[in-house]
Amino acid sequence: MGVSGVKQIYDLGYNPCMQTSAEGDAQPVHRPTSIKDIARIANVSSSTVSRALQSSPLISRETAERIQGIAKQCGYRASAIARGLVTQKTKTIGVVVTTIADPFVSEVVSGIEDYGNEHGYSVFLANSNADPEREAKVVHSFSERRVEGIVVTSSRVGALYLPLLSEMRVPIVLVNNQHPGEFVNSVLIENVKASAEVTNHLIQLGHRRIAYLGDRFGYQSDVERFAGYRDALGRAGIPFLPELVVHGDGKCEGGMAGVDTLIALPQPPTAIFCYNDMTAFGALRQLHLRKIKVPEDISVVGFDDLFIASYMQPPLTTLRQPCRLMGRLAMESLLKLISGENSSQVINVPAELIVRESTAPPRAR
Amino acid sequence: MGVSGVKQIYDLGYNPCMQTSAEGDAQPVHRPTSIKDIARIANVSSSTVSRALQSSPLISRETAERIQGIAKQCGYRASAIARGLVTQKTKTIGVVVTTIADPFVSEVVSGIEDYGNEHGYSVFLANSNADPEREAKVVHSFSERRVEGIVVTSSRVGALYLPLLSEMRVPIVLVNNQHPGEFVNSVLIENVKASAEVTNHLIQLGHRRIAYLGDRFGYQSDVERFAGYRDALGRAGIPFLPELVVHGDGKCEGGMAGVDTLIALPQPPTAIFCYNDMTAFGALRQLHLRKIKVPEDISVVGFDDLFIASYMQPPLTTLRQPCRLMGRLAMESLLKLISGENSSQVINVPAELIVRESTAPPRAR
DNA sequence: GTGAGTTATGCAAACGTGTGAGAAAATCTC
DNA sequence: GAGATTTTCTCACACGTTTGCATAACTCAC
Repeated sequence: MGVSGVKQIYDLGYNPCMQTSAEGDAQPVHRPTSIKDIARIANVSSSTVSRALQSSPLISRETAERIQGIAKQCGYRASAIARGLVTQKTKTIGVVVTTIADPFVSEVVSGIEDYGNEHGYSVFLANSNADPEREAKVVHSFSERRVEGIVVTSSRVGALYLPLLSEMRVPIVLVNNQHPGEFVNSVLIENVKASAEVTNHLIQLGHRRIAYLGDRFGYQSDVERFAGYRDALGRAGIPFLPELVVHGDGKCEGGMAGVDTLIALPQPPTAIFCYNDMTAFGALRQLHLRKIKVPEDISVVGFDDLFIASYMQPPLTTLRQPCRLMGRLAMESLLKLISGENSSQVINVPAELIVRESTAPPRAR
Repeated sequence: MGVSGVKQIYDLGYNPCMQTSAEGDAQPVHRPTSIKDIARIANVSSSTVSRALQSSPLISRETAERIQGIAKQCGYRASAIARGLVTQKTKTIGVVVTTIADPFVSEVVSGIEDYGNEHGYSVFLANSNADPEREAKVVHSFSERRVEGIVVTSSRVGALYLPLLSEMRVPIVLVNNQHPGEFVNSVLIENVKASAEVTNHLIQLGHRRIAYLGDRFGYQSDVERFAGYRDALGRAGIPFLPELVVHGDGKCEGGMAGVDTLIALPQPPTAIFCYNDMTAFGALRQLHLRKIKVPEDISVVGFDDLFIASYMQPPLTTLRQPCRLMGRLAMESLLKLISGENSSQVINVPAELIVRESTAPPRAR
């Protein structure tokens, strides 16, 4: 066969069906079958139908089954809208992310959606594109839709959520919040511990001139990762050299630029600890362009363990964030809050050091 | 400063406020302020409030402004639920994806959400994990939530949507549908043309033994990309050799395995056209492990142009799919269908050949 | 001052579901 | 067979909006 074979063409468009309504006039809107329709068919009241579909013990088994049969035959779908209005429970939550196109974020969201789905919750997704104004707008929209809770990942405007609490009275869980200040309901990676661990890894390999290639200045996880780096240096008795700290942008481009700054130093570092994998990818690329060999000439480590890290050349030594798990934990915490458990908590998730081939002892002088 | 500094602790938990209701009994549920509340405060009827908030011309400017002021002061948020019930418009759409953790998918979703957001639509996101049963369940849930439309990306169960149309009467747009058969409302990458183009690129470089490392057998885009490859070979008068075609899984692992099969051939290929970038990443890795140099010994091309493709070693020659744009186009098409334009259409999006450093003329024999 | 026309507001009925209270029917108890 | 109890179903209201229609207030011409 091939592409030139005969193709089936299905029309999945919405052809508004022009039904003639009871009043005899053309009725362009299509109403899905409601609980009243089946009530009429089954010759019972609508409340009986409602209860039958919930298999309420108040209804005899046979009528319940009869009604369920009719409902199925009519392709009846209960309106979650109407139900939400009366029960005041929408079974929806909102997820606001900087951008879903970020691999770290999409993994987290995947975990959130999975766990939510298992518990009957649907998720609204919205990108803020790191724009505080849009973030506010998005949360406003969630609020109107009466979501029962909100998860925010990597927000840079965490403080925004303070006034929102009193307005909305909706539980909020933050994942890797980037705003200084610690919120009670959040899932956080153990940045300090993890970056101390990876710095120690480099120290044990024999490195003394270890650079830190950070994110934009002031973001919380950057601050924490830097703190861990500096702690580890201090503990090992290695002097901290400010010139070995440069700031990128959390993306490949920042990694490339940062590397150029570092290798231009009179005494370049023998190892670079990058804020995240993306930065490390940029660093690896730039080092290759400058004909500097990794790990022979210089060691590089990242942070995140994006799936692609093990396919880089060389495969990247990095700290694994269990993104998916973090998403699940956030959702689990949120559902607890929704169900009324006043279990305000900060969940600290450990990162795991994954040693691959981008780190090695420094070249002997 | 540092991590040991004093931290502010904000409590974002939901502390159900125990208001004493009018009946004098404890009322654990918190009701957000409704239109009636402001009606009472403003000393007007609720319909006036409703109209004032929509800035209807039926209301005098001064009362409208007065009411709007009160509403803002009360932190009033109109219930989209109640509005949806009466207007029969929810301003929501559903997006079902195999998994949001796939970089291609998340880019598409990003485009969908952007365009939707610009037009006041919120998006429900659901992973199907390529499980037809779950996909059906998810669509059922969307149906109950009365979404106005659905976008499905990379579905492998496209045929499932046929019966759904008649049940739900909701417009559906498919992006890169993987099921054979062409749907009227879909956004498709021009697979045949693009893969012929990249095959020609390899042929022009002088390659004659060009391998195709595909996805699982039978997926639509695999079929089409293979067709383009074969067409190009035929047009150039190069005999098609079945042994140069192997199937992977669309992921890195499949690329690694596929490469091993190909290089074990008595006459290995001098170039490999991979079904997608992920497959190509796996291929690059495996070739490196086998000490085969790219592009000197063998050329490799991918398909997708994931952001990371340009950071691979060597940077990958590939076909760029404008994922984000495709998402926007899908959403645009969907909104047209929702608004009643019976513009059933197939949108074909061209892929762009991006030549980087993983392709070169074959080594002279 | 009366009627017509305009403007601003209120009334009430929907939308589709859930649910407490009550009514009818069936069953049991003595 | 009358009352008590249990089972099964219906009535009616609520949820928070929107919106057609009625109505009240005001303006204006005569």
